[in-house]
Amino acid sequence: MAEILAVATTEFANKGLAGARIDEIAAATRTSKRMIYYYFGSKEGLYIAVLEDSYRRMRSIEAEQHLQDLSPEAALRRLVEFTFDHHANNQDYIRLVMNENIERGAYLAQSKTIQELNVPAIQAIRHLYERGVAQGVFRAGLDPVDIHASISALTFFNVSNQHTFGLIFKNKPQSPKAILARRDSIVEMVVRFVQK
Amino acid sequence: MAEILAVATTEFANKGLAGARIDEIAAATRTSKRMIYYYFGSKEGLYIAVLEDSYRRMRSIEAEQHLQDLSPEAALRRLVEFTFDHHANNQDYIRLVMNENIERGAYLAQSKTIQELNVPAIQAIRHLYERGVAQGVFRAGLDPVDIHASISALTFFNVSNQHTFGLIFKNKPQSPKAILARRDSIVEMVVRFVQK
DNA sequence: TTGCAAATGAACGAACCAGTACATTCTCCG
DNA sequence: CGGAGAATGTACTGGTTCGTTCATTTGCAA
Repeated sequence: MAEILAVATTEFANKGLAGARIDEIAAATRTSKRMIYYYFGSKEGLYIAVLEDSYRRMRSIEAEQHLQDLSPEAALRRLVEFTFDHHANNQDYIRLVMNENIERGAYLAQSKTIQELNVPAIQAIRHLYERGVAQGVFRAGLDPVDIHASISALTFFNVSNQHTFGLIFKNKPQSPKAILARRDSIVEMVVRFVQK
Repeated sequence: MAEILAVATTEFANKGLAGARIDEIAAATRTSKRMIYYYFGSKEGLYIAVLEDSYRRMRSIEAEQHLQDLSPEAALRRLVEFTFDHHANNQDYIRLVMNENIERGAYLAQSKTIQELNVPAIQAIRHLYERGVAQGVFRAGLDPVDIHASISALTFFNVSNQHTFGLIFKNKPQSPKAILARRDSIVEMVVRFVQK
């Protein structure tokens, strides 16, 4: 069953919900199509299971940061860097989210568990931000959700739109150096936004 | 033919390449499926035509700004505001680009004309930025392409990920006030990034 | 061992869907 | 008018794909 989920994750991430093929998923597994329906009921059932599993895995990793020990600015830098790397290293997840937005969030809406997922992320930012304001290094009046949106936007887009955006550079695949430069730039942008 | 393109744009934007149905497009037109194949040859041919048409329309609108008359900072603000609004008002285009990234840019790569599209956008930023540096209001050493990436990321994500990101707020659809606040925040972020 | 539910295999069905065959009509120029 | 090419309507096909049917096996508890 874990094998089915793993294979299905790749398939859905690569082709989307409509493009994915149950037969292909079955073929790449040591089980059969019959089993997929036995466990997941339908293509959509499998898709939702994949979504939930993916979100869960992402959350469990995110939770393990220790930002309290750092100064507000250092903590913010680390948070952005971590988010950037996390997105870059989990492109299947990014593609699933893209696909779910193509579907207008119809399947995510059916999953209660997933919806609470962003809460801890917001809390982490709120803490860090309020510490910064208290220490006088961050300006007051900002909204943690808004900051979270900007961080997500900058790091998510970097992966999600790499193919259309990359065409500006005559098909050169992203060099490691370019990726690091982009990362630094994003960190700088977020830090400058909250600084006094 | 223009009618086919219009209908196909909506269909591809809504369902993606794999999810779109030629029969549905034909049904929503005053012509027939036969005609679609007569003019566009295949489903993919129609898809590429839709992509090119969409990109062309976006470019023609973008070109009509007069940023030279403004101070560098005012010009930058206007550019970001315009991009934000432009994305918010052309959600079909956003969805087509999302879909094309799901397809890893395979179809965009086939279209030479589209690939030069981002050049003018970069040029506009470069001009404005260099003016700002010359006047001493912007810091030196930044990359116009990088700035463009950040502006695109922030404004694109705001539309593209509205469904998954919106779930944080218990299904409240984006209020006009919230949209404006987000817009202001993005402008501020970009301006602060380039300022000394 | 017996019995029952969970698990599995092989093949099939029925709908769906991109693309086509064939015939017909329109348009417009000479 | 005549004719050639463009445009169009109708009905069909062949392959694909989700999901099911029916029969069988495995695991495990009493």
